Amino acid sequence: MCAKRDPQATRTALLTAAAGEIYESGFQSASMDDILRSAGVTKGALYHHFANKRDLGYAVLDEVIAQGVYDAWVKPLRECVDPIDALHTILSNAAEMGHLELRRGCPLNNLAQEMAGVDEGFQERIAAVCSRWQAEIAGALERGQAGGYVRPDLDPVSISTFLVAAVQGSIGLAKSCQCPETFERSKSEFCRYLESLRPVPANVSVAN
Amino acid sequence: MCAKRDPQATRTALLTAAAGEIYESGFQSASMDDILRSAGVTKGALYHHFANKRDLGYAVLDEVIAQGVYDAWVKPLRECVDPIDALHTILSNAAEMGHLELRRGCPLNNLAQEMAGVDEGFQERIAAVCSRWQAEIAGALERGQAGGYVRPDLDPVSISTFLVAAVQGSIGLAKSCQCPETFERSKSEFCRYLESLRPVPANVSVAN
DNA sequence: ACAGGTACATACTAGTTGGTATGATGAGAG
DNA sequence: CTCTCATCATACCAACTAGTATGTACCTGT
Repeated sequence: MCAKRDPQATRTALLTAAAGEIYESGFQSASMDDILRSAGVTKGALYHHFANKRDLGYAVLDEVIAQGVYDAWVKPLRECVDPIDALHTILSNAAEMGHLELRRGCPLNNLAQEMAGVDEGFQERIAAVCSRWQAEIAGALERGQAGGYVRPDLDPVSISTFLVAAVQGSIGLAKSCQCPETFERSKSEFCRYLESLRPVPANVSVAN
Repeated sequence: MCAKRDPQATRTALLTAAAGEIYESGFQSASMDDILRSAGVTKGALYHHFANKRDLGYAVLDEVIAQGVYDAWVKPLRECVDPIDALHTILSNAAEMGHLELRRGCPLNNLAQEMAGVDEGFQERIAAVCSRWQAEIAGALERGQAGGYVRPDLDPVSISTFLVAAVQGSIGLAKSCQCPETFERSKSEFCRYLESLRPVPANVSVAN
């Protein structure tokens, strides 16, 4: 699978195998032996690179999952002009999860719901990823307000928090029900909510 | 803890102990021995009442968790007049989760995210609870539309799906961040969204 | 009183868990 | 060429896992 003496490749193989096993079974139920088998390395190699299971989990969260969140949810927002358009696009991309992803849900949310209340190290890392995610959305919304793409009377921070919650919830509910229609229904109302964040035309007055 | 020969009390003790352990550690990581110790019964008693760990988990879901969802989220909707008012109230009640609940999140969502993709029996039961929950909200919204409390041009089913997702997501995000402020922010925007479901006054025209 | 089934209690097991102790092998420095 | 350290490989272990085998006490119908 990898060259005989390539510590970085070994580490990467371990990380991806661990990420896969954790995604499949959860952290606590992920078996070190299964990870070893899946990565094709031995126990000595694993415990040379990681002190224990917890550290391996931290590394998966920091280096694999956080990166995935960043690529899928944060990066598209950084250079967008209209944040609401960007959010629509991001949401549609998320909707193209295959059945596998529908079954297993969001790697971050899985780990968060399992470990946030159990282990402080996980909790801090998860909170860091979530708060960065929220902050990026809030920033994009602020820029959108400045550019006239977002209603200026709304609080970007509250919106960003609700958006992250709604996204996690929508994916989680689709996983709970194991049906794509649930996600589609949630998404359609989600989109309607997103549209409500746009500024209203000048000739129309609106309450609240 | 309970009378010597009271099978129903023994079963209940097992169920509540199991629910507690599952809530604390997750299903797969919950130890049968810990449940036994917590319930104050022996292994023989447990395996007399439940065939195996999975069956015990099913019973916890069916009899403890589903009941909790029903009491907290479904029942208040059944006899309400204005469903949006009712949803506001329900949400505020949920906000009064103590720190313990904030740390451990929603029992249903915890189990759902852990087990829905792993075990079909859990998945079916979880889906049943969720779909009933959604159906009750959708029903309340329809009655609200008939009574003029809810905008008639919206789809109650999509709204109910999104609402369940947003609730689960909000609680889950608060658990991820372990801070009440996150839930409050999410809730404030949630409430704003709820208000947008009310019919608009007749003298104002609105796009979309 | 007695039979029989319900409702447990105790002791045990086979398998798995994360983790370790020790040894081997390779690559780079001097 | 050799010394040394990073990088592994193998064998092992104590603790824990869900589950079982077996025995017993109690309650109920007859």
